[in-house]
Amino acid sequence: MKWHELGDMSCPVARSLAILGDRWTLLIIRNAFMRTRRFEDFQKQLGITRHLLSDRLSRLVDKNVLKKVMYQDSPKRYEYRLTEAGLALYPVILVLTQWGNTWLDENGKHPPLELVHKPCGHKTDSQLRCSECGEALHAKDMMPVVDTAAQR
Amino acid sequence: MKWHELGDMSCPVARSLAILGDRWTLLIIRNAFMRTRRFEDFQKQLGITRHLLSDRLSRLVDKNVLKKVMYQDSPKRYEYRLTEAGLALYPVILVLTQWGNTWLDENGKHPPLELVHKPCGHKTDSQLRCSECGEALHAKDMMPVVDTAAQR
DNA sequence: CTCGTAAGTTCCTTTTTAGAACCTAAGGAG
DNA sequence: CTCCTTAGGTTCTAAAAAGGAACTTACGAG
Repeated sequence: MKWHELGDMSCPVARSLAILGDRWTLLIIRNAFMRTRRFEDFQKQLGITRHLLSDRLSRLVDKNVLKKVMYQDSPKRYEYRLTEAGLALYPVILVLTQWGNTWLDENGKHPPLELVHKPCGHKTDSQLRCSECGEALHAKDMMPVVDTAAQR
Repeated sequence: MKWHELGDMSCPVARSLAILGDRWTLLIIRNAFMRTRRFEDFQKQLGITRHLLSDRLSRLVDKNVLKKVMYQDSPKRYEYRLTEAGLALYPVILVLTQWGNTWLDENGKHPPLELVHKPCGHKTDSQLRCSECGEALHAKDMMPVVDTAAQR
């Protein structure tokens, strides 16, 4: 199977990965959440080649994850900002942060990146909870159902 | 920057993506959560080339996300199962599912994949909540802190 | 006129991936 | 015994993607 064919699969994970599933895209989005907006800044911070950065940013704009916003008229300059769909990726960044903190520090050489939840002032470990009953969600408790009735 | 160098970065997202950030790895893990365990089954279900599947499975075993378990003695046959670290990736799969359902159905042609939370019996939209105060987490409320004191 | 800046684009090399064929070890049918 | 099947890979070649460095364009400052 070729990669671009994944975007049409019925599995939402496959569709998500058709956009996000490469070496750089989620790092670009991580930096976007840290308020990086300009081509040069992404390039310097990530060490990505200019070629690839250009390609990935274009794709993210095309897929409505980022939008180009003009910030200077002459010469015209644009910066990249997260759209609503892009902002909705925050949980992805957060769960990857927590997984990396928890499981990828074999030598204990990386200080954990803690996240303070400003409204309550505490260091937080995010938890995925059921929107209906509020309990923490675990793989074994979940049953997938294809909701054909909801298809428009 | 070369890809393998990412594994040593202090950012936990970069370390996570050094393992998970390619076209196939998270799809392999998605299928592992759907109880796929054998080489042939992964290959048929994903349409991945055998070469790449072999490479990715080896890497996941090496990184302690999957483990090889012998299920037949003669000839020796092994299957791949999620380790504790692998099971801890469920939130990643879940948030990618929800993002794909919500944002990647431009033509309304994909029926959403609903998830029923068996303990409460309802279709659920998972929410990320603060472990300390229980409120839903949003990017703008989070402040990263490098906890050097916790470094061993 | 030259320098600097932002946002790319071009060119060439190296690395990965795709796709198909081949290998190995054991078990069973004829 | 010989042939076929199964599971789990490995090998080969061609195509695609990524890396790295230099070049472009459009302006403004000195």
